[in-house]
Amino acid sequence: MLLVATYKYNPIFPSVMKNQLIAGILNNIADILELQEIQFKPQAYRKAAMSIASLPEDIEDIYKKGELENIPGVGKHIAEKIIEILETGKLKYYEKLKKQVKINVEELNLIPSLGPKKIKTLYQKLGIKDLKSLQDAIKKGKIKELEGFGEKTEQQLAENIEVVKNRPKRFLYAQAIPIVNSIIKQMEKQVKNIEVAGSFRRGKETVGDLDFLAVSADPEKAMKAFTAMKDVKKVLAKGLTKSSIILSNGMQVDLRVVKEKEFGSALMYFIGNKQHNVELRKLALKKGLTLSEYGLFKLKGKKWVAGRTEEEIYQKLGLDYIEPEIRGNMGEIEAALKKKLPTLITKKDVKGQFHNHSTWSDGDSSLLEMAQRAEELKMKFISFNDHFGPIGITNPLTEKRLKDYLKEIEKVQKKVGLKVFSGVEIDILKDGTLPLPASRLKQLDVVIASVHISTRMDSSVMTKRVCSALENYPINILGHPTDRLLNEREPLRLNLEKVFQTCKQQDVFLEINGSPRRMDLSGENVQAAKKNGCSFALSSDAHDASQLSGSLALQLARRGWAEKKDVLNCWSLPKIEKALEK
DNA sequence: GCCGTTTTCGGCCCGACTGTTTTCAGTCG
Repeated sequence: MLLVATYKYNPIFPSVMKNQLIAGILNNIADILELQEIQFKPQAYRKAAMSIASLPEDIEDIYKKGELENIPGVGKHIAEKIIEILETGKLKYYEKLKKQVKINVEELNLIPSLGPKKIKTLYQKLGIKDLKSLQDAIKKGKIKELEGFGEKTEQQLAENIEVVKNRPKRFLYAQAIPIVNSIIKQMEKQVKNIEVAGSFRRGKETVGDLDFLAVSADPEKAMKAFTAMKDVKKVLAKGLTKSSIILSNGMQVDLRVVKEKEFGSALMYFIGNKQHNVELRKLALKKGLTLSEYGLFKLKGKKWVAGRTEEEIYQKLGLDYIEPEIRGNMGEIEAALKKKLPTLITKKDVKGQFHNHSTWSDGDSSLLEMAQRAEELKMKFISFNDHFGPIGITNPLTEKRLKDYLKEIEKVQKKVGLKVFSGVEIDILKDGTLPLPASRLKQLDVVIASVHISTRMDSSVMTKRVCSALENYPINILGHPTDRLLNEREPLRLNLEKVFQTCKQQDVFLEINGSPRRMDLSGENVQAAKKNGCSFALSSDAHDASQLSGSLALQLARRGWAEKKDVLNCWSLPKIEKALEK
């Protein structure tokens, strides 16, 4: 699990969600305080940073509401610092700390095997303060002469600098799927049981590394097989219970081998997230128990209490079972204590997918091919929403072609056994109008409205644009609400809270776009929208029949605590049809 | 610096792997 991310300020979108920027500064402060060997404060800063990084809401809006101290881990002093950053763009305390240490901790901390203690020694003995001076010292062979350092440490540092330089961004969830499958296939005959854990198991939109857990009577054999898999570029660590490798694509993969009796507690530990685990361990202590990856034990005498399965551990802690997708210290532990956890939707609840493109606009499969594939996948409905609007490259429908398109959909309906909804994905223009009048839109089953052009407006203008469209047209679904592309494009500058409220008022479903590049809304956004009383429509945004089964919308809905009642795709067909009437 | 079924002070999660040591410190997850 990658637990501490370093965030870079993106100058192209200076007003977009300052959350990552602030989380980054707080993490850097924690790094410096650790270097100064100050106790406990670093943990406090890190906890606040983690909460802020995963906030669904723009921290600026929280500040405006005067609710900064409601964020877990943020108290009076950190709140004051956040306010200073928001109001002045700087933080005097942080600037002062940076001057004190004179070391580029941010840069050096990215290097694996280099922590605060070593950074400090390197600075004191050799005056190393950044990556460049570290590389110079390695070239001159000075590191290995230091006390507590040696030949291997020096060599390791040289290699790890290269690892950092070549490390790719976080991988898309969809990119990780084939890797996970390949590793399980290669390893399943070597061990008794293997499962994937980590952020992948939690269904996160992107994954930094992969974590696997296995049971084996012969750990040595298991680890040997693991480190000898195809595509292994570097072995970072190899022990009898824990090994780490880097694959040729730069992805780190960890494997932990445990005993059967420990499988549940280890799985829990390895699925995380970290903050969830920390809270569980604290809860255990309050109950006179201690929790680790080896099991749940009595504090006194260390008598074993539970550990075979996750379920029994949650039970002994007085909690309902918590699904991996919602383990993020986002209120799930409190809900589990009160028996108020949501019943998350499952694959069988999802009766079809909205938002599909065909050769009528920029898709690669015909309407019939798409519908037949949907039928093969046992869907009860499919919704066609080819582009309508001014983006030429999408081969958009025109008013004239729209008539023929609708006729063609009627023909397809007669050839297949599932319900076929007709509709468009229509552009929300710069001024908040749509390029078709309301009267025309009412003749369609499903109207999805999305922002595709003029995407760099200020938050207030963009919010007004989107809300104006929602208020003045018969829109069923707001398409990919933030318009982000993972690792590629920042979300729109948008007051999401206001958009959620408007959707609620206007009976507009928020799209959970399951396209692997979009995954929009995020799980955190879904949870926030649900708190505003919103409902959701799951979509594949498929441009090819083969993409129909690849929608990742379900896992986002689960991450966002969505239940059947919140998700249009889970309702009965008559109820869906009624809900789409405008 | 935060937080409260140990409540406004005094705690703050737990264990494996590596390298440099000869019993442990540092790092990581």
